[in-house]
Amino acid sequence: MAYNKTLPKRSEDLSQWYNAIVLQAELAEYGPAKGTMIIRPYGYAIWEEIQRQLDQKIKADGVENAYFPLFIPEALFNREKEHVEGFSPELAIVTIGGGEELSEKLAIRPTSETIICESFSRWVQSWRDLPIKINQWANVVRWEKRTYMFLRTSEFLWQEGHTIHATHEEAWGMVLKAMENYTTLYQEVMAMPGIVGRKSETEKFAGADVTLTYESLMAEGKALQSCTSHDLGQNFARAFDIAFQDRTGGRQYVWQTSWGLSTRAIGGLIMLHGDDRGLKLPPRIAPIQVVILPVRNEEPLLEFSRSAADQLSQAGFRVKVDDREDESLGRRINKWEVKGVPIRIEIGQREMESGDLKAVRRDTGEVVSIRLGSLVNQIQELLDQVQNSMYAEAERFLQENTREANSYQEFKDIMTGPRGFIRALWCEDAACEAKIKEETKATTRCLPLDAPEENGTCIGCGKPAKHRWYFGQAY
RNA sequence: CGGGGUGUAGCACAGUUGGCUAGUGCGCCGCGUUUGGGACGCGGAGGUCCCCAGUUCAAGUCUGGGCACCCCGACCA
Repeated sequence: MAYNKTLPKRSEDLSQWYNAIVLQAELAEYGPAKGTMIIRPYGYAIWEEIQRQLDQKIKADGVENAYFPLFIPEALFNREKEHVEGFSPELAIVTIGGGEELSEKLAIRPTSETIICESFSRWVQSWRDLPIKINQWANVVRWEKRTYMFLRTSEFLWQEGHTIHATHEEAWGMVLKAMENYTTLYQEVMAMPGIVGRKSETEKFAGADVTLTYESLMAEGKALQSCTSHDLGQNFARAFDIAFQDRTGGRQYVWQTSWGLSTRAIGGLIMLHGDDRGLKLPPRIAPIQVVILPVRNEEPLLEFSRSAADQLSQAGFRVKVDDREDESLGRRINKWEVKGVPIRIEIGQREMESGDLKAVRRDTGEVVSIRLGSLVNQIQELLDQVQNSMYAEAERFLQENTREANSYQEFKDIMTGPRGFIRALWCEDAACEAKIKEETKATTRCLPLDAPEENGTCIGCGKPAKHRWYFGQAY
């Protein structure tokens, strides 16, 4: 177990801190090929927790899990025009198999719309077959120029939902429901507040009519697109001929959605929480929620510690007793602080005799006295407090770093200063958006769904503008 | 794809005008003493010096070529 004594200060250099913490907390390490990462057990446990909780919500909506192939025949991939144009720059293609040049090249999926559509077109005949709601947990590959652990790797893990419906109204309901599930996961489990809204024409998914996004704000004021949910309209349905006969015997194309959340979520989680000492994991996502440290490696302390741990794990908590005898208490405390375990309990002679345990919150450092007799209840309460206060803290940060700009100068000043989210009127013209990006690095992040209509002028070009969009510098 | 940087033990690195058996710290293994905020002593294991070619009596060190990864920008979940 190698722990460096020094960690770059998060308060001074977030990016260096981020890289170091991913390695030191044993979340992941660099893979041998460019842009790849090895997700280590502690990091993968976070992903499994995301999977477990999100999978439940997805299934509760009547979506079924399935698995589609990694390889997509190039011709199939090329069917939907906008989709191809959007993805071809980052496509990896297999040209040789078994030592021979392939007559039909194989795209490695950057997302699975095309190959799933191919199945959908065969699965649907009648209105009775609809809706079809499929989800898959899979890896995808996007050949990124610039990569970053968890936040942008050439191969990443995700969940992608794909559904087809008889009406647009029903499909739109699915788009909203998927985003609602993500929002719940981010806010209630991962303690990551964010803004839900729709993407601009240039920022939306290649092949979608409408893209909804969950945008969260990282500590240095950059925005992270944390997941998306797309209304695909009938674009793929037409390209792949996914049609059905309705009740009156007419032939209609289906209405389609897709939505995904990736291991990028873990990157956001790391970025958003944490301090100079290391990671801070919200209790509901933490692989280990409580770590118990016997002060000395001797009986009856160990026995006592294990029985406290048993009580907690029987009550459903994720607990670990760290009784490594070759590591001093100080070293073990430090190790678990780096790994971001929400609560640690130190048990020594004093605690054993008095029955008063000492619990320390990772988020605030606050020491809380816990009576052995009410261990389970008090730990539950404490974990809830940590969860809530981590969310509140992040929410406060988001609010404090969301500013309104009413002139272009004001907008530029914010971008050269603290950054963060900027709310500003925008004309929704792509050329204007490009100009703003060029001049300030800020792109449109989203337009909240409930944004009221206003009568004003665009921040960038002065033309009439109806809505106040969120802007920010993207990751 | 542009700019910069780095490849030497698991990790971080040092290695002089080319020179003898390639080093230091951390980590790792063994034994002992330790353990209330990053313990210590003694003993030990561990090397394709990124790869290929060249110069030389001699290359970790010099030359040429290649590869890989990291960081900073443009593109992206």
